[in-house]
Amino acid sequence: MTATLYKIGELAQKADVSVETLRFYETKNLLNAHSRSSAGYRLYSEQDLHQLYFILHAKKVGFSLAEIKQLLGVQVNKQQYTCEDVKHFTEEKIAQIEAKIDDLSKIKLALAQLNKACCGGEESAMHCSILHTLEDPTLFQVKGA
Amino acid sequence: MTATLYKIGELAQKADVSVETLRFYETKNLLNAHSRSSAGYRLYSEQDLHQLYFILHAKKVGFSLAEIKQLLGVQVNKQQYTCEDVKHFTEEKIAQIEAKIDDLSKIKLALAQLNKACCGGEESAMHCSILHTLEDPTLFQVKGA
DNA sequence: ATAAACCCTAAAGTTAACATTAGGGTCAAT
DNA sequence: ATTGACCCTAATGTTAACTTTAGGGTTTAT
Ligand SMILES: [Zn+2]
Ligand SMILES: [Zn+2]
Ligand SMILES: [Zn+2]
Ligand SMILES: [Zn+2]
Repeated sequence: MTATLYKIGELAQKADVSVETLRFYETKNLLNAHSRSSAGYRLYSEQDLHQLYFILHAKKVGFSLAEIKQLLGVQVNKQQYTCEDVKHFTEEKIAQIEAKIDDLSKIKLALAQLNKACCGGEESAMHCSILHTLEDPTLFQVKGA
Repeated sequence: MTATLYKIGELAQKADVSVETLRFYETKNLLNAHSRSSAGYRLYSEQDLHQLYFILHAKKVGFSLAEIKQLLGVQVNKQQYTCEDVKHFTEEKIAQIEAKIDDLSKIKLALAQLNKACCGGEESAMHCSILHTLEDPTLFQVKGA
């Protein structure tokens, strides 16, 4: 069976990004088209689509394009790395992810506590505990305060 | 007792931000000095300090400056808003954070599975299972699709 | 065969949240 | 009275991740 190839507009629609974004990713060497048509049109493979999903997803969880490039690009220079290197790299990334989850969980907890204390009623927010708490210097202890 | 007023450098140090940040917040109408000295120096009041804390706290829990400006608007004329308004705002933020945590967990799982399959040895990564797996398009099916 | 829809490159513009630079007053102390 | 720390404005620079613009080929359908 012949592999299906998508033109840039088709890929863009499938992944819900703009064609400009796709061309931009190419300049950043994040996603190269599988091939080009005789007219020079970019032709993307199914695998390219999956790689695009990975990029978008990693982005969504807070990885920068530079980090994603690292994540994706290890296999390009296989000879220069050992399994030890590779494993170490993924372990670092996992640790980073855990740290991010931690941060977000704390923020979520803080917001949830604020939210819980608010009556949510239809009267004026004059007494709103969220607003009061946010201006309290002691609650969240900003670094050097 | 006379109210204490801080010069911009003092306020900056108290809240651990740069003076440039404070002047920047002024241009964004997020934090205006209580008054100016005869020489034109910004003079901040204790209440200004509280508002700065408010800004920094909100920022720390993931609000953008634009969102904070909205929140400040609410805080400044609390009479015009209800607790319901405020609660909605934080509930939306909490939902956003939860979605991010969810996505991060998925990526972490994917990476952990890769990591587990790598031997971690000192030889070239030519045979590395992580790299081989990275080439597998099905792995990238992290997102929808 | 022509118009709409789609593709190309290169370059400049945009947004957020500041930081830096340039050129110059102000204030406390030596 | 001069140094050094601190303040001012206005303008420009920074980084990330795109978007827009300009000018011009290609495909497809009528
Ligand atoms: Zn209430
Ligand atoms: Zn409330
Ligand atoms: Zn190995
Ligand atoms: Zn390996």
